[in-house]
Order: sequence, then structure tokens, then C-alpha cells
Amino acid sequence: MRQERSGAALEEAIDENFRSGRWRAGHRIPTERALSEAFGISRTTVRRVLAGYKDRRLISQVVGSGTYVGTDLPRLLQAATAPDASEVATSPAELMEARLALEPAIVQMVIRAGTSVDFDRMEVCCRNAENAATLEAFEQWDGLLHEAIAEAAHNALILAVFRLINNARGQEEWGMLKKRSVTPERRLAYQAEHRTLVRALRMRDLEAARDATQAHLAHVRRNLLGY
Amino acid sequence: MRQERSGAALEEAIDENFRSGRWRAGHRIPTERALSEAFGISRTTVRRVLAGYKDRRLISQVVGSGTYVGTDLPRLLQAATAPDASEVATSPAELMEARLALEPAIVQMVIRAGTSVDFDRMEVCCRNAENAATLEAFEQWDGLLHEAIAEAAHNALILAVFRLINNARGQEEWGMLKKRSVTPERRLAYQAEHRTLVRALRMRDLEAARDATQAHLAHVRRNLLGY
DNA sequence: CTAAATTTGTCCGTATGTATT
DNA sequence: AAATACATACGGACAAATTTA
Repeated sequence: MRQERSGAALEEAIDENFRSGRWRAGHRIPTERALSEAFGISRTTVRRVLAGYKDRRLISQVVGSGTYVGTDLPRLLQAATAPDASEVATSPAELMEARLALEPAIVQMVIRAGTSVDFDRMEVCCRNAENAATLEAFEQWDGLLHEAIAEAAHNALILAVFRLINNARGQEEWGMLKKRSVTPERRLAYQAEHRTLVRALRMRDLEAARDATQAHLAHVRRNLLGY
Repeated sequence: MRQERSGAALEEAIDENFRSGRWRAGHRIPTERALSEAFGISRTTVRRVLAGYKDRRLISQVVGSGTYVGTDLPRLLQAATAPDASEVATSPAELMEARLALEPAIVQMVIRAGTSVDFDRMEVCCRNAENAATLEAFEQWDGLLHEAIAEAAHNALILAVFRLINNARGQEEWGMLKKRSVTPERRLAYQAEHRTLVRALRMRDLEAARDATQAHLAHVRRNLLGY
């Protein structure tokens, strides 16, 4: 893992606190030493980061008292920090790890909240994927199947999480890997795995659904990354 | 759950496919009937949605052939669909459900990827939260603790998911509920639960860590929502 | 009012990894 | 390929200002 600029975590946490409104104008934020401890970085580094915010007049520091959030311009930071969130830089390996951790959890919610209409939608996607003539068409219905599953959780936050994963999946590096890894027999296997998952969801069999999800993802990872 | 406009899911799926680049210029998207089936909506509704995209010249339809992605202006849609993702409208109940599903999964990754430096950071946050004089200061360190946990997964996607949750947590409705629900004795209980979790993480005891997470979240939900 | 504790400001020496010569 | 210079981060120490007991 490459050594990223060492104050980055602190910066993101500060932005987060600004954005969420937890740190409002006039609020006294933790001391330099406390932040240094909490983020496992030296006070020198904390000071460098805070100096950046001070230059932009987002905070002010007074000796002997503490560090305070600027009183009049809390909107500047909103403009300054807002525009990320949608593009998450990640590697295929990281992505697969996250999917293996998160998707079984999503499946659990689907079992609790999914309706027969949702399961019907999933089956339509399976059927269309199976009948797809081209790889493009297959992936299209594969994507729609995943979308249908995420929506069956009936939870806006879960859907947002799924979109996050899916966006990362649309990245370049990933597309390259996939193109080379999806052979006709693997496609058949994927289709069977999808069917198994949808069936387990409809039966509300948590064990089976989780197993199917993990087995499928492990399969994809093996084909994609070789382990 | 409120009934959202019935073509919304389809619109979001289409935007998603544009954004991710899965549907490039000239691509033939699924037939109206297929979409109608896949999304559990009538073909009339599908046509209404598609008409919206056709008006904006993002797709073109030719009778007897299919619906095609516009050839020259795929950037328009990017501008048109990009700016959400950061603000997810959700209710406290939905949020708690999602947290109960996702956070145990995150915990699992922390156990695999966390380092002793990460666990030290968490303990610093616990200590500072315990020493906090005001409720504000307590919540500040509580937030930093959660951030430390999310970062200990050492996965950019997981961190993004956590930020999504945290953003939703910063919403108005949530703040109101919390203010009224955090009494001194509850705060003490939360602190103990946090300690238990961090200890389990450091010992890499998956069972204990998951139990601690679920117990804590269930506790928070009961205090917040009454069930 | 005094004194101790806390917090930011400043400087120094060291270690480590990177780029250049 | 080796040696040098540079940038970055760390930890410690002390001064100055403020808060608190």
C-alpha cells in the first residue's frame, strides 16, 4: 500500500464534520494533541493540516484557548468539500472484498423486506440474461438484476450503497478484467448461481441466500483475480 | 413507505447505466416490453419515461428496431445525473435498519485488516469521549471513533459507505431524536459498549465483535425509536 | 488574586524514503 | 551503482497566552 499524504485522514474527517454540521460556527474542535493521538499522526502534521484551513479562514486559532470554527463563512467549505462522494477510487481486489462483506448483508434485508413483485422482477432479469445473444446484453441484464435486488431491500440507504459499489464496478480497470474473464461456460455458471440466489430469496431462506451470494462472489473473484 | 412516482426506479437505472458507461453511444437498450416486465411497471409508464429521454435527445427510437443511446451527447446526461449520491433522503428507522445490516459486515473487515495503530486510535477516541464534559464533545469523539473504525477496514469503498451512513446520521430529524434520547446513564452504557467492541476488535474475536456491534445498535435503536 | 493546568506557537534533532548527481 | 541532497514525518522541549481551580 502506498503511503498517502499523512494528514489526509484528518482532513477528510474535518471536512466530514463541517459538511454534516456537527461542527458549527464558533465550535471549539479537539486540541492539536488530541487529534494527533486520535489519528495516529504527529502534532506537526496536525498543525500543517490545520494551517491549511486557517489560510482559507475556515478556522481560527487562539493561543491558550483552542481551535475554533470560523464564524461567518461556513458555506465556503461546503462548496470546497462537496464534490467527491460519487467517484471512489478503488482496485478490483478492494472492490471484491467490499462486495463479499456487504452483499450478504444486503441480501439479509431483501429477505425481510422483499415482495413477490420484487422477486418477479429478478426472475425477468435472469431470463433476459439467459436469452441474451451478446456479452453486452448479458451484462446489461446482470446489472439490472443487481439493481432489482438492491431495490428489494426497500431502503434508500442500501440502494445508495449498492450504487456506490456499482459505480466502482463501472471503472475502467474492472471492465478490462471482466471482458477477458467471462467465458461462455462461466456465464452459464453465473446464470445458475443467480437462479439459485433468487430462489432462496423468494423462499426467504437466509442461510441459502447468503451461501449463494458468497459462493457466487467467490466464484467471480476467482475468475477475475485468480484466488 | 411512501409511493414514489412509478417510473422512478427505471429512470434511476437508466441514469446509472449512462453514468457507468455500460450504455455507450449507439447501444441498443432493452425493449419496452422487457423493461416493463423487469421493473414491474406498465409499458405505458416505460414509454412515458423513455419519452423524457427522447425529448432531451439522449436516446432515439426507431419503430421495428429498438431504442438506441444517442450518438453525440453522452456528456449531457453526465451533467444531468451526476450530482446526487451525497445526500440520501432517509428516515431514522431506515437508517437504523441499514446500520444493523451493514456495520457488522464492516466490523468483519476491520478484524481482518485492522492494525494495532488503528485500535490505538479507537481507544484514544473512547477515552476522549469518556472525558468529554459536554454532550457535543461526546458526540464529536463518538463520530471520530466511528471514523477510526471505518478506516481500519483499509478499504476505500467501505470508507465511502461509512460516510454515506454518517451523512444520513447528520440529518436534522436524527439530531432532534438524539438530543432527547442521550441521557447521562445511557451515555455511560454507550461508552461501555464501545469499549467492549474495541476490545473484541483488537482480540480479532469476530463473534464477540459482531455481537457487540449488534447489541449496541439495538440499544441505540431502542432508545431512539422505542423498539 | 494567585497558581496550576491547558493549549497554541516555535524550534531542534532524528529518521526515512525519494530524487538527483 | 553509489553517494549526496531534499522533502516529509516524528518526537521532544520550551515559551506565550488563556482558562480554571
